[in-house]
Amino acid sequence: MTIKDAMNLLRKKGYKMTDRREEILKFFSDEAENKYKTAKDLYDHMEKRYPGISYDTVYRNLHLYHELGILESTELDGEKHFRMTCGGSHHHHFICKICGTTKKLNFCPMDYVSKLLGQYIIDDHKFEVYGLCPKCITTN
Amino acid sequence: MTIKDAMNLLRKKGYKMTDRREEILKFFSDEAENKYKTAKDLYDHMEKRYPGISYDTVYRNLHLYHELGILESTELDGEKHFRMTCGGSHHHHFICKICGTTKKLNFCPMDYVSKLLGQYIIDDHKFEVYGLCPKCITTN
DNA sequence: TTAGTATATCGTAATGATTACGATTTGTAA
DNA sequence: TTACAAATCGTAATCATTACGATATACTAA
Repeated sequence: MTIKDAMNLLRKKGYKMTDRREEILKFFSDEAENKYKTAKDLYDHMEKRYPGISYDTVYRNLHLYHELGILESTELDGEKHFRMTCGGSHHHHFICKICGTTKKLNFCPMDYVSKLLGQYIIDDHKFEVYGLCPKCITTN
Repeated sequence: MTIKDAMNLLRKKGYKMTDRREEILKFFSDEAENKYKTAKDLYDHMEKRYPGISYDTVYRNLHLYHELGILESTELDGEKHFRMTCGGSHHHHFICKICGTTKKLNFCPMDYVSKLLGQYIIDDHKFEVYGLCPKCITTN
């Protein structure tokens, strides 16, 4: 998902384009590219450019972007983390515990597991690998 | 993990056996067998038998049991859930979104994925399937 | 270009899960 | 039975998140 795609989607759905909304998109596509970041991370970034910004604004837009599929999220250590949705075919991620960097894993365990759950209704699944990325290995 | 195993482990490690600690083990091996339950679920259960029990007691023992490997935990909808550790070889779970019931999945995606992460340090992974168990399908 | 209006934001309070801690009670070893 | 470390209680504090009335702003239509 690119900034342009996201902005077009927002306009198409009738949402207003504000400078805050644009800056949030910039944060996730530039500074936090391919990284999972928390609401706090985003707040700290926004606060530099828009002193006095409200947490309400941060959370409201995170939720909106998540609903619209602009952001994807996961829960790490009891805190929600967000990143730009990465398109393409269904896949999962390795996530660095230190910096949140992700690496695409083109593999889905459901290809092997669905058939083991005949009498169950499957709604969803989660597969994530955690550890250190090459960059954080060398600097820690 | 059985109640007896857990009590022996506690004694071996020098922890005291209290009636609260025993009741917590009973909760997870009887009422909540093979189910993921929250701190609140446990608190409500304990409150019936020990009116005025403190959340401190509930959380302190959940953490202790988790550290000792008596309980395993996962985060669902922003809330920690616990269940008796189920032994045997490494595996993952289907988890019912309504009642927390789990079903063992004798499959681990890491058998397929480790080799894709040569230059990464892998510390941990999570694979869970969510949906409805047969019982909740019929009653909902 | 401007006025009108729905939407977005701010400032701040409330909520819910979890953690923390001093005072009191209790399990266990001697 | 006593001594004391550990466990519990009662309650306050913390942290992430949600909520909401008042104000400001983006967008539409004239």
